[in-house]
Amino acid sequence: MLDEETKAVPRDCGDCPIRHRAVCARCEADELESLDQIKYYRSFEAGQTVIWAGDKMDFVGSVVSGIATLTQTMEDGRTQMVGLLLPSDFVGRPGRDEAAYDVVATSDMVMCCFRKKPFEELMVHTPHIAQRLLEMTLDELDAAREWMLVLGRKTAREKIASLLSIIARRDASLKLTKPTGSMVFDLPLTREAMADYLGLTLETVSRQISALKRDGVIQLEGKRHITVPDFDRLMEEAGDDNDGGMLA
Amino acid sequence: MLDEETKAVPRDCGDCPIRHRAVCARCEADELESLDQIKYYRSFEAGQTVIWAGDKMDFVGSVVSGIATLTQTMEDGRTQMVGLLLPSDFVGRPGRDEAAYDVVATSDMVMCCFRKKPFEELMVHTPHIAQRLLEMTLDELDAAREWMLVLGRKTAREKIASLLSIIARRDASLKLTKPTGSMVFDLPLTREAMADYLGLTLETVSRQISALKRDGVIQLEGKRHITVPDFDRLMEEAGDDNDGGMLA
DNA sequence: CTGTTCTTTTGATCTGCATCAAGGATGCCA
DNA sequence: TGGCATCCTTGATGCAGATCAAAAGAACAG
Repeated sequence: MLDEETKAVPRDCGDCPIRHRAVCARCEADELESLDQIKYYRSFEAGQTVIWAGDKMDFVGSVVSGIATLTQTMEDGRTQMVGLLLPSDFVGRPGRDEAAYDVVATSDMVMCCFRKKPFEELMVHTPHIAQRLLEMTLDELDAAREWMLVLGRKTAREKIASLLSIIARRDASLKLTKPTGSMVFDLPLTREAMADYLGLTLETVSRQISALKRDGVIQLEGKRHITVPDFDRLMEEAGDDNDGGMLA
Repeated sequence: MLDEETKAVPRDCGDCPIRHRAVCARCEADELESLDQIKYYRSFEAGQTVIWAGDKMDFVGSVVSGIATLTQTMEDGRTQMVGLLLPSDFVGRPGRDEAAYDVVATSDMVMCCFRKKPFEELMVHTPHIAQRLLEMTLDELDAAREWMLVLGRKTAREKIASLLSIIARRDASLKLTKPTGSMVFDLPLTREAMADYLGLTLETVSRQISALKRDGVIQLEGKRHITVPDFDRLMEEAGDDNDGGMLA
C-alpha cells in the first residue's frame, strides 16, 4: 500500500537548519564528523507511516523539516497522540529494538537518520551527544506532563485553546519572536489529529473552534489559517496562568 | 504549618536498598565514593510537602523508601498528578533552579539528596551517572506517554483497572515475581489521590472500585488492601492487550 | 466512651461531551 | 464538468461521569 520510498537528500551538517537545536547541537567539529559518517536522509510524504509500534527499529534520527506524530492505539481502535514531532525533535530510543509508538508524517517530512548500533557506540565516546539527548528527553518529559494536565483536567474549550497556544508559541520560537499580542500561523493538523491529541472527538474539536471564533478569541481563514488577535486572551481561555508570580 | 523537619539518616551506600536501581546504579566504587561525599538524607512524614512548584530547589535526589507524588495545580484548584515516585525514582532536574511540580510525601518517606551544584559538576566527570539518568528519564517519558492514553481515551472503569495493574506490577517487580495469577497488595493512595492521578472525581473512583469488587475483578479488605484473583482479567478490564503479538 | 475529623460509600440529579446523522466545501482525477 | 474522496461543520439525542448531598465507618483526642 504505502510506498515507503527512501530518497537520499545529501546535505552538509554546517548548513543544517536544525544544527543548533537537534541532538547534535553541542557537538564539536570532530564529533560532527563522526556523526556525519553514519547519517543518511530519508524523505516521507504527507500521510506516510515512518514506522509501526512493535516493528523492529534499527535507526534513530531527527526531524529536519516537516511534522510527524507519535500515536498509541488500543485494539478497539481508540487512539491517543502522545507526541508531536517538529524539526529538531528526536525519534527513537537508544537501547531499544522495537518502536514503542506509531510514527506518521503529517506533512512532507525529511529525517536525518543514524543507524542505531553505530549511534549507540558513538554515544559512549561522545558525552556531548548523551548530554544533549538527556536535556531533550527532560524537555519532552515536561511537555508530556503538561499534556497530562490538559488531558486529565481541562474542558474541551480549554483543550483547544491549550493546543493553539502551544502551536503559536512554537511557531514564535522558530521565528525567534516572543509570543505576545497578535499572532498568525497555520494549523499543522487536521481536526481528527487535533482530536487524537486532545482526547476529544473531531466533532467536539470543530464545535469548540467555531465557538472560539464566534467569541473573537481567534479568526479563521480557510480551515487552517489562524489569527490570534490577543495571545493573553488565548492563554486565559487555556486556563494557563501567564502572570505567574516570580516576584523575587 | 508544616513542620519541615530534616532528620539525618546515616547509611552506607553498600547497604542501600535502591543501590542497583537508582541514579547511582551503574557507578563504580570510586564514583560512589564521590557521590557519598555530597549526599545527605531527609525524612518526611506522610502528608508533608517536599517542595512547592515554583520554589527554588537546590537539591536533587532519590526516593529511598516510601512514596511521593508529583502534582500540577491550576489557579482554580483543579489538580492533576503527573508522577508517582517510588523507591529509586529520581526527583528534580539538573540544570533547573525551580521545582516544576508540587512534590508531596504520601507516606513516611526517606530521600537521598545531593546538593544540585556539586551533583551537576559530578555528572560532567561521571558518565555512568548521566547514562543512568538518561535511561531513567526515557523510562519516565514512556510511563508519561502510557498515562496520556489512560487519561485521554480510557473509561473510568478502565482507568481504575489500569492504575491497579500498574501498582500490582510494580509491587511484583519489588518482590522479584512475575505479575500473573493471584496477587495481593496495598493501595498506596487515598481515593482522592487516585482521582487526581486518573483525572476523575473521588466519587467516581469509589463507585468504580465498588463495581470492580461487585464483578469479582478484585476483592477488598478494609479500604486499602486489595486481592486480584486473576491478573489477566484485570488487564482485560484495563483495555490493555497482554497477548500482544510478538510471534517472532 | 464520646465528640471530632477524615476518608469512603452511596444516592439523586445535572451536564459536557460522545454519538449518530446529514450536508457543505474543497481538491483531484477522469 | 462531474464524480469521488477528504475534510469539516452543524444539528439532535443519549449517556458517562460530574456535582450536590447525606451518611456510614475509622482513627484519634479528651
